[in-house]
Amino acid sequence: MGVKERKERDRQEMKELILQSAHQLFLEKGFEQVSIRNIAEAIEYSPATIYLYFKDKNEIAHALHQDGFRMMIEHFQPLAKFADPFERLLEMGKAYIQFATTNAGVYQLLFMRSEPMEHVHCLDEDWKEGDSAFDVLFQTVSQCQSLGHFKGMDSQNLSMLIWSTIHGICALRISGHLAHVKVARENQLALDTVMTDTFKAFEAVLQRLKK
Amino acid sequence: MGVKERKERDRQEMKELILQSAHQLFLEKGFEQVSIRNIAEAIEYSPATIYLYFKDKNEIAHALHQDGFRMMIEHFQPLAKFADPFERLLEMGKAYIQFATTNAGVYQLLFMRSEPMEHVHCLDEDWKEGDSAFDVLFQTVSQCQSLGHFKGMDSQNLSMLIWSTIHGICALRISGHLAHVKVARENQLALDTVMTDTFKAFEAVLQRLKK
DNA sequence: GATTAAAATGAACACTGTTTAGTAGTTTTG
DNA sequence: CAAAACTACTAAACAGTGTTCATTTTAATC
Repeated sequence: MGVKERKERDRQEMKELILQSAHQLFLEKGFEQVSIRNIAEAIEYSPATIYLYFKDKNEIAHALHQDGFRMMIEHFQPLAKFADPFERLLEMGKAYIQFATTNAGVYQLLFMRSEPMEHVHCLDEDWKEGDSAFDVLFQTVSQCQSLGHFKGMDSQNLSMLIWSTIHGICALRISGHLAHVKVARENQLALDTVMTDTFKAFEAVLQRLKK
Repeated sequence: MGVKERKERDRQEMKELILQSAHQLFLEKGFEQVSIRNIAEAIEYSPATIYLYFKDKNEIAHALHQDGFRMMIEHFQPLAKFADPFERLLEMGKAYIQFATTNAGVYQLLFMRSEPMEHVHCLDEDWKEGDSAFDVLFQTVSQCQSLGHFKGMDSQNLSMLIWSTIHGICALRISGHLAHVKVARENQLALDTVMTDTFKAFEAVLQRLKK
């Protein structure tokens, strides 16, 4: 009586098929620019069929979140080789920016799409992987603190701030808003200097704050 | 024969009326959630009428950019009282975050809406005010450098980096993505400490980089 | 008042996300 | 095996979107 099992398997395969097509289309055109009908056409099914497997377009996005976070975590894997947490933190910044700019579609899906205000309940399920990704940063920051750095700061707040900072650089780049400011068009920041520049930028301010 | 003049005046008034209604609606519901029909209804005209005054929805957005930037510049006005450029820079950060969070609709319109890729030509016209706003930051940064700080850094790159950093904090807050990370929900960063915390955060990293 | 020009619109087009009613096909049951 | 039950699927529709266009209403000129 393996019928039920096979049906369940078929169902999962169909879900996977939809997600694969959606993923590819999102990469090509961006989330908002891809319609349910586009996805349906790609898999050669009726649009209504998709709603038998996903509640709405949002649920597709959330399903792909997991993929996106897995991609990021994987992209951060090589950083493990940096034994010094400080060096690792610096390299994480670079890696983050590199990932965001070369996978703009994924990055937008993860962090630049304004959620419909109603769906703030989807936290624990969809952001498991997200929390894992955040943990990679958090662990590194904590390790830095164990070595006596970032004294007197809350590790979690600090991690959030670092994330926000790097996100800002990525978000402005991806959304193309840097291109508007005349200055930005002429001064393209190079990836390999942006992190160090960022840190350097606050040098004088910091010295001031210490007093 | 002041007829032509009056007609031109009426035309400008109509444009203003549309922009006012659009502005208010955008504040209430956000750019994407407001339709041309909504705007038309608000001013009690047919939707088609709006297209006699604006080429498309994008043109309305761009017209409102100017307003938004003016609001920002005005919001930064009180900062002039800080004679010390460093102190001013710090206060600018706070003021920026405060503006973005209390005028989320405006801020989204200005910096968080991904432009249709075709319209990158609208640079010089619509971003005059934007460049002015950026200049406020740039001037302050330059003044800091005149006092001998931020040595050896390009003023423009530096200004862009500072902007990106603060934008990141605002963008994640507004888009609600901070709410996803478990940590963020429990640790709400207070506005009056976020700037100093940000600067402090890089302290240890900086000391490392100096060597 | 008739003519001409401008301003406003109703209705349509081609989309969008989503729902529903109904049709095939498969499985289970009598 | 035939009937009932269940499944997978879809055509069609709904309500909405940005946008266009032929047509009508309004205003200015002669």
